[in-house]
Amino acid sequence: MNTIEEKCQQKGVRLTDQRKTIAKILSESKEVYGSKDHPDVDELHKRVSALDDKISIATVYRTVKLFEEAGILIKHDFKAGKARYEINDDHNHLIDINSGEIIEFVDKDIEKLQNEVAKKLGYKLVDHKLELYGSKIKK
Amino acid sequence: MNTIEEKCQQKGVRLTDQRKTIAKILSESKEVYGSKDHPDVDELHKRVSALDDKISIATVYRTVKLFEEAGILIKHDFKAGKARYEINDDHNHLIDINSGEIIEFVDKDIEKLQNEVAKKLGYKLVDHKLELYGSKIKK
DNA sequence: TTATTTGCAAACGGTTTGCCGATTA
DNA sequence: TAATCGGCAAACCGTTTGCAAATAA
Repeated sequence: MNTIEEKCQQKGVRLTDQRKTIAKILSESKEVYGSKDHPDVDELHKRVSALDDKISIATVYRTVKLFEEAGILIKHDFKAGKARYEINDDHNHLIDINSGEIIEFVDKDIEKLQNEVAKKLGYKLVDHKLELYGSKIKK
Repeated sequence: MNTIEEKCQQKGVRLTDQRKTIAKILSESKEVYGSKDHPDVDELHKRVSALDDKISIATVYRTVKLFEEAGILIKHDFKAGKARYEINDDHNHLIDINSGEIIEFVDKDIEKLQNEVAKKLGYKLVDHKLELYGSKIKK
């Protein structure tokens, strides 16, 4: 398991204080806020500012884009407007259409079918995005 | 098979000349441009202007949003930036990461699994979005 | 030292909106 | 006629960028 900082070094991304701080916030994200956490840039800036209030939002934008290009983060445009980020670890999302809550899940069977479909169409699957939208079943 | 105009009447959407023109362009979209057509607002405005050059882009924005709320159109944010629209008829997309070409497909097995996953998580599936990204296999 | 990075504020680009005359039902 | 709509231009909002000072390697 390598940290964001380690990945940066592998990719030759310069490690500045600001980037280290942002990396730290991102790494802690799930532990502190749970697996339903998909912060937008504004929210990240707020969290980062608690550690270092000199970091500008422009830097957060630049860093988040950099990390995305390095494959460290994935960007979501769940409903467009504001992009939201999380550490890249390949799973899907079920979005509660009433509360907006986001549940993460993985399903090997669906993945297998996705590969088959792509192949059938003459393509090699490189990436995928699956979002389910649903409402809670009350018991 | 009911037309966009019919759907508007069902939903109580007032049928103005501008909306009729835009509806016409949207209906013809697939026949004229093929199933890979997912025009953005700018492109729609261009096409619409050929029939009536008095229609402003603000009207296209308003109409497209109206049609989306009425369930007539679906909005895609494939890579964010510009939203793209097409008539709502439930299928998925495979996007060629090299050319940007969009292939539409349906897969009943995947859909079945999606329903099961949602149910397992305690949700009733209301909507879904599946995008595959791939590169062409050369033979 | 030298290429990169940052903070700031201004620019950008897609989208929305206030106003008011025009149009639909 | 009354409610709604459309055109125009200005506002909006998330994001990007040019510049000069600061910093990593």
